[in-house]
Amino acid sequence: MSNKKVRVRFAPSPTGPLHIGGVRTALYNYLFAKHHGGDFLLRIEDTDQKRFVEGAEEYIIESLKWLGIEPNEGQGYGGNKGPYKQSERMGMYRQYADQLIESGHGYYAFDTSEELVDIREKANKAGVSSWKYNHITRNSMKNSLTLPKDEVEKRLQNGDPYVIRIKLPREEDVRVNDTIRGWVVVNTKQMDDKVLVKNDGLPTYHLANIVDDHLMGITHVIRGEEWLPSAPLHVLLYRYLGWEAPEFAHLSLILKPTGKGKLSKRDGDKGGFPVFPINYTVPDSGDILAGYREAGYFPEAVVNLLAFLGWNPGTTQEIFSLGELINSFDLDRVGKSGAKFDPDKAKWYNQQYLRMKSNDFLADQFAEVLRTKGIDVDRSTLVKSVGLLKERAVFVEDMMEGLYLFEKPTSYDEKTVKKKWKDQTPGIMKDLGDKIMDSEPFVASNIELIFKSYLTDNELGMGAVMPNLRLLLTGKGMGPSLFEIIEILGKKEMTTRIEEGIKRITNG
RNA sequence: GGCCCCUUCGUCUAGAGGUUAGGACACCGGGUUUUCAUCCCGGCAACAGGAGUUCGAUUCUCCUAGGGGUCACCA
Repeated sequence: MSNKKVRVRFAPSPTGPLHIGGVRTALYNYLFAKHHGGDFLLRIEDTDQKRFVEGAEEYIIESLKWLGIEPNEGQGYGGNKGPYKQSERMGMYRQYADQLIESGHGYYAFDTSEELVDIREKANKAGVSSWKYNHITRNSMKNSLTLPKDEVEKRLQNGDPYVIRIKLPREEDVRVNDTIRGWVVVNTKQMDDKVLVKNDGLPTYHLANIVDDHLMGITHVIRGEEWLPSAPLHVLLYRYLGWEAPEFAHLSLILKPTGKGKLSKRDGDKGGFPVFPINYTVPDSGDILAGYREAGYFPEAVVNLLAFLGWNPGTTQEIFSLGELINSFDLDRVGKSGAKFDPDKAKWYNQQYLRMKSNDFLADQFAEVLRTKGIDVDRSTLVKSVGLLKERAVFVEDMMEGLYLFEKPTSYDEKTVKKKWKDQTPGIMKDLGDKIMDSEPFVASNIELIFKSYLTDNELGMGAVMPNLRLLLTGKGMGPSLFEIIEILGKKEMTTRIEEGIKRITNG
């Protein structure tokens, strides 16, 4: 590693929503950059206009923003190495392709897509599984290596469509030093003469990414494993262009929770967990792909769980703030093998973060949820309630279970009624209610005292009284401390609920 | 199929020649609790297989198997 300032990039193509594998790649880039005091840039790779999807770029930026892993340079963030969108850099690539042709490392090819499809089909029928445009086959194709020079000139001048391909050596081991995997060696005889410039004059990913990374001063390329097979090609491109290559680190993929294969968007609805950072509305169908944000996850939890999918600090600490991650993260503790996504662990992370949140913060969030259901609760009640409810929730929305703190029960748990409700219960409840009314101050600890002395005085057991009182007050057979609930409800509400409840249960 | 990558409990992983192979999630017990949840305590459970190298391999090498990725004028 040189002493140059670290500069890494996240370079998604705006073809749709960013899936969490991509988010993790962005996160690792971000953490690596921050850990080394470097730059994290965002570059949009939209050289293929056919695949452009409206809104995808905005989606990417909003996702990173929500997660708090924003670039400090790049598309939407400014910087002096722009533009950061490849479609706005179109004039910058051709000269390098020309340079390659001049140095003998590239050539024009006039074969049409149809011809190539055709030849591949024929090869397939003949038993060749993957036909390559390579050092052997290029000799029988229409290109500037086989065609007479004046013919090539003529075609070029006529404006005949052509592509520019890289000319690979016949047989040469290309070595890629991957930071995570070590040396990866591929022989050029296994590779093909990839297209660098398409017939529409635009560069392919291979050319554009090398040129951009070089021009933008990228020092480390941290990307998904799906790029590993083409890494040797990129190494060659740097060499032929006379540039120093950045260091490469290929991240293993995130796999499906069950079964095999990499995580795809369909796994989400099957497994009941989001695969995307935030909701995404598919432009054509209007379908919504679920996101972590809308599912109720905290961004810190998502960052934390994603960081641990392939990386670990070597200690037993599992809860890391973003700052702690920046501090601890480095590529040498990133694993080589693919990790199956574990929805249970994801929930666990959220639960951990929910517990750490202040009641004040949770009250804000919960108020939001309540508002969407048309419920308005005063602040102090809300804060108290949240303190009571948070221990039993994974998501803020789970606290809706405690709706009875704000609204009278609409029904009474049948199982509890059947099991606990006896003929003498109404009398006991009324009596008990009256006693509790005398509690001064009207707080949980005091209510508990009175409640217990009532039991002793009347020689009653907890099990015979408590569930019934809970039933009257909340309609449920279980829940958090009843004394706390009573405190929150207040005297008046408690009394009316006891009265109404007795009526409804006895008549129902 | 060719090429490349990977392989420790069900899952995420620690381990970098000698460990009772550790932690977390999940699961199962026990305790606390009016109850549920929390919490505490405990349990279950792994080095894919085979050859080497070595006094000794989870750890190093090779092979096999399995898994994954990639083979476009897409990224």
